[in-house]
Amino acid sequence: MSKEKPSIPKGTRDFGPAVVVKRNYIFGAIKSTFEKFGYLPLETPAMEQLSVLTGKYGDEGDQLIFKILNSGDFLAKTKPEDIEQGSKHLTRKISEKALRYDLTVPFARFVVMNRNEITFPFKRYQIQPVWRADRPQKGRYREFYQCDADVVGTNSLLCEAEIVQMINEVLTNLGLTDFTIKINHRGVLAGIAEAIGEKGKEAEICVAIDKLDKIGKEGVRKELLERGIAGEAVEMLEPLYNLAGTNEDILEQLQNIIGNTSEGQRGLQDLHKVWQYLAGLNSQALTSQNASEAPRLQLEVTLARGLSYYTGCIFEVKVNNVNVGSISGGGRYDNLTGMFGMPDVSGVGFSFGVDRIYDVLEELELFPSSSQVGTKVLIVQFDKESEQFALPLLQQLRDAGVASELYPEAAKLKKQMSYADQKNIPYVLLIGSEEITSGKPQLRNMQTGEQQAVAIETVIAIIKEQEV
RNA sequence: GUGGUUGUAGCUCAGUCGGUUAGAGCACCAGAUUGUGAUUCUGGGGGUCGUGGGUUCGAGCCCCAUCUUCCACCCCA
Repeated sequence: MSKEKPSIPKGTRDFGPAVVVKRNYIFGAIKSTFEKFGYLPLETPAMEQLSVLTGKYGDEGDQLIFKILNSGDFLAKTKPEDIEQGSKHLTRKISEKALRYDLTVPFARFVVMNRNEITFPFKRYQIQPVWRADRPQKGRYREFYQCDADVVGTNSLLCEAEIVQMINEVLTNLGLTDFTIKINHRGVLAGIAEAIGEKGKEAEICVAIDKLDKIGKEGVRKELLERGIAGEAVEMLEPLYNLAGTNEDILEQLQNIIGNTSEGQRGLQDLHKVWQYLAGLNSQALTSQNASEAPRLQLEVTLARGLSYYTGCIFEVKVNNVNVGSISGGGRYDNLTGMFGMPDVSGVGFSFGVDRIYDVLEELELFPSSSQVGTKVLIVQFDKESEQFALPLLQQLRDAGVASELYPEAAKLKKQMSYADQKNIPYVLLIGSEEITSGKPQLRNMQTGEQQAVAIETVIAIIKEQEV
């Protein structure tokens, strides 16, 4: 036996029973909405071929992929020269598999591999852990769950509208009342870049203006210049920071700025279409539901999500007045399956971050008590005879659907009662010699301390009544 | 990957200038109470001070390395 202290890898967590119960509550809310919108579950392996994952998330993303060392003699395929060529080259020689980095790429891989069996449009949801070799900090872990819903095989912007609807429904069902669904479009960003004469530099521009609410106008200006954007171009961006009014107003103002660029035009048309669909759906996201009386859906020109594969609409969800990062995000990607040799399949999807939603619900105290599950009755035994007497009662309780347990040994009463107390079991059933004689066990309410001798049928009735 | 931060009992944390035997609260165990938890009282167990080196007559405290925690970048759920 080793006497070293056990530990778990950095950025990973154990989930105790109370936490798992609450997490399952969130998963349940998400699943039921996904299924209501016609999405069906999919699961893929924790590990993928490394070649499936590399190159999909940009250079920085590649660095964050957890690689799996080849089993057996992982040096078998290497030569001394391979080491000299550096770690990037060597990685391919000693690692062929890796842990999945997100759920979207494995989904694309699945679609390509099963293209002949799938009927399009194909809608799936997937709730599984993903792994990133990131440096952990608040709300960021190396192993965390994503809850993705994607649809591939259609360009219809109805999908985008339904994503807004699903986000609104899930978060509302979880009890959140004040959150903002930010939407933007890659075309709008490209159009902006073109309109200010820096066509093709939208990546640099995006990274900078995405930080507007974090580092302010001056910070963005500085960063843009550092990233090689011309001075007059930076000035031409100024009006964008001050876009005001309703979403419709902003769309109109944008039309004036970028309407004559082809990409900008595409973006604006898409956004208009999304709004039309939502209006048709009577979407609550368009009406004033938040404390600020602003609609939940907000066109946010400065929203620029990093992932390199988004091409159309992009989303991000922020809970107002709670200090966590975004709890959901997504967008349209036109050519994800193209990387696997299957061109012209457009997809759109988004993801909930369960760990962050958990933190939000915890902070706002929104977990309902009904999300607490557990034993309702503990039968306390005194000796072999009372254990024997308890067995059929235990089964009767369970047959009636009452979560119940019999303390498995005739420990001291104090010990058995403490057990019930600490497991928050609301009722205890005591079975001693008197109760065996009368046939009526003592039912003790652990909250009030009241106790009465009743028949087992009455016990069941009392507990059932409490559940309502 | 860059810069900083943290680690002392199961948990939350004290610990003076480097000086004798490292403390508290909570938790745990036992008793007060032989058929009753949570409350009260009494007693008890529990520590290689993250780990490995170094400086020193002497290190929980100073130095180096490493792991861990949290934070800011980069990026992201």
